[in-house]
Amino acid sequence: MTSSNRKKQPDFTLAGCGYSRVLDIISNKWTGLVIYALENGQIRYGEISRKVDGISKKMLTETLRKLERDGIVKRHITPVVPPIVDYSLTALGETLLEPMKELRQWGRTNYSEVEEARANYDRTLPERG
Amino acid sequence: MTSSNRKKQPDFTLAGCGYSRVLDIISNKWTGLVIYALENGQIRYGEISRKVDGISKKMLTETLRKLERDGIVKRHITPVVPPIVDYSLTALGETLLEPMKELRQWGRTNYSEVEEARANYDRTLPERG
DNA sequence: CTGCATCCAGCTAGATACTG
DNA sequence: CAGTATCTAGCTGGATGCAG
Repeated sequence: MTSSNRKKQPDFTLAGCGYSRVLDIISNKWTGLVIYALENGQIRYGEISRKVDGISKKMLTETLRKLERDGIVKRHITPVVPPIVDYSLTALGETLLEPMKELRQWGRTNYSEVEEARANYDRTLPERG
Repeated sequence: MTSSNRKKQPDFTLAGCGYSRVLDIISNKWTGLVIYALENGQIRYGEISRKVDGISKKMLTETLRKLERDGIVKRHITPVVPPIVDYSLTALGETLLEPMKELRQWGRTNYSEVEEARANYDRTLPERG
């Protein structure tokens, strides 16, 4: 029971909603960031680790494994000592990158507005009730 | 300390990545589904509850509050007894809906391929190490 | 360098019961 | 109808140490 334990299916697979499927793939804390780290092509484990600042080895490995299992990421090992391991997006992964880029762009464009909304909401909170 | 408790910032706000901002908004279990429930315009609390099957009242309310605070969702109360409360997307929410729709579409289009990849990965797992 | 195992604090969300 | 409150099991991810 090490890495072979099969993650239980999350139960938010609402009928017919592709979004839940996508969430199942990209919603955890680091996955999106890791995918972005791969957007410019093949990159080494250590490089990703540096690019996705703050991620632990545990989470990086887990995230990469999951994405590999999902067919989003390819893993290539050069069997030297010490080993060289490169990761890159698969063709499927590339297609996923597109809508994710738009989401990122939305964040860049609209985050200040969200922040304003939050500040405003917090200011006027007492009026609710 | 009811709804006024300020959620602590998640620490995955990696510099300059709009995606982390978006995740901060939509990555939790139900948020995306709730937003989709609003995609056809004004809808009542109970309607959302039925549309997003499986969501508890607690999570629905929390999700709605958060989205309201983020400026994504508008809340409209008709003060009758029993009360009528409608929710709808704000203009900002509508702009967010677009990239989310593409993500959903990606899921619809590619989920079978992901499933295949998973099955295949699980079959060939022993070869790793 | 790349990656796995273990331990654990904290958050998430489900169940349940109560209110205006 | 539309919430609010509480209690808690279980998952998530961080820290640390070991290994090929």
